[in-house]
Amino acid sequence: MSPRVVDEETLKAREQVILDAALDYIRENDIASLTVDKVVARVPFSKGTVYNHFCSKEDIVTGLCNSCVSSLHALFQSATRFDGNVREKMIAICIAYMMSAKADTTRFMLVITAKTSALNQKASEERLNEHIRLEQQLMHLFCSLIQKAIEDKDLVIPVHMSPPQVAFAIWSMSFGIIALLQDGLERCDLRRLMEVERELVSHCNLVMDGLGWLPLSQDFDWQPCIDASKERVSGLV
Amino acid sequence: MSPRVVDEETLKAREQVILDAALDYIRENDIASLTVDKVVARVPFSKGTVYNHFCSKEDIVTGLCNSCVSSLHALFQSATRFDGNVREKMIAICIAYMMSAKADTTRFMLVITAKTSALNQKASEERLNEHIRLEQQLMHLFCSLIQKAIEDKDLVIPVHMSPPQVAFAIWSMSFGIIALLQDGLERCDLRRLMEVERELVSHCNLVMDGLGWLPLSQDFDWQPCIDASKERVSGLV
DNA sequence: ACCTGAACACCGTTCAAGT
DNA sequence: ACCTGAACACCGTTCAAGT
Repeated sequence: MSPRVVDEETLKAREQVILDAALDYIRENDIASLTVDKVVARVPFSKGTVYNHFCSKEDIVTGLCNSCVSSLHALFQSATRFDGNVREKMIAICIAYMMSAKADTTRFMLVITAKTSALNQKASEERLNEHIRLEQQLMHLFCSLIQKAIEDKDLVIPVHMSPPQVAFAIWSMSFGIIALLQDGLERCDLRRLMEVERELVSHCNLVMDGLGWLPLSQDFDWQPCIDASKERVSGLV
Repeated sequence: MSPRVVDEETLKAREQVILDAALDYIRENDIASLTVDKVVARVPFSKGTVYNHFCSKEDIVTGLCNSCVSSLHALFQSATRFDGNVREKMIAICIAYMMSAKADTTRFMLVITAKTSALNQKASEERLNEHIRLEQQLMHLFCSLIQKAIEDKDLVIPVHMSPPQVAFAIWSMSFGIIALLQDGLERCDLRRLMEVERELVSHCNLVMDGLGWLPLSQDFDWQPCIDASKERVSGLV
């Protein structure tokens, strides 16, 4: 432990000020045109200090991504408290996912950005490890739900699949839908025909029906769960 | 039509030389460090000429993406000629997708890159329209297959879904798996547990089982189709 | 009509000087 | 011990001059 004049809390707070400034800029403009100078201009201290906290521009963006994944985890955790069967809880998570995406497109897209190699190559080791930790946390939440479904006798996973694989099936599918529908380009036929909300719920049901996860989509009225989740999340985000 | 001293073919060839140089650089290094100067250094003409062909660095990368999507379409088209039921043809496409990804990670990741807003914002209108056209072409190929499955009485799509939605379900799922497993970071638990090949086939089957697409995964031996497709594609890519 | 590359504006990163 | 911002190296893009 090295001696510090500036205490940990001030440091942590300043880091947040930098992240907030970067997020504000991206909201008002776009991520492509973000520069360190533009962050510095919105912050009450100098370039050198910003570089004391973040080793590169990409490190700042990765920091933002981590904050988004962390929020997502909190949101998903609260979704699992939906009072119903496990399949409903999973739907509740999907709804939370799409609601948060609708409420804040900027932060939603940031999570996708974290996956691009350009960022991975320039972010600090420390920040990348944090990203991995947060990713595992999210994965663990999914796996716990799947474990519970198995215990409740709602789900028998195929012999060739493990719980993480089932979790990954639902996660990657959601991620894919959002990645492909991320930009609101109206010129594109695909994006005119598809609607994130509808596709997300529908594909989530397809995968769970494919797994034979009870109750099957046609044997249950999911609308109350969907409506309640939308209601609940709209108060949170 | 404006009069030209340099004919169309020379122009087209030179465009390809620029794209090849950029791809070579990315292969040898990485996309994050690509600069126009580095492309110019690998090409027998000047910066100004490069800018005569591409309006920005991002335009060059989008050009590369388009070339990748175009190759993918050709590959998928050849996969649909697999001699079997439509569900097998769909599996054959998935196999072709994963094989091409394994054979050339660089080009595969480029397709994902095209979806990031940083590129969309700086590429030329012309190049983006081309991207949309190629995307539609790919979508159309999927939709034709689904139509054929319906005609063959193998598939009855749910009343709340359209053929493009079913096509999008399979496409976005594949895309999501590849996006999340794209970088070979061994540090990450998720990527240690998952294997693109296995997940892609397995999730593809989950979605199609969920749709009740005949024959269901447990009622048929898919291995011959998988093996034959791998064999066939390995000769192509 | 087309190509060239010097020139310009801007960006990420560093580090000597200051407090 | 920490902060500052001038300085540096580099990058994307343009455009006057040349052929």
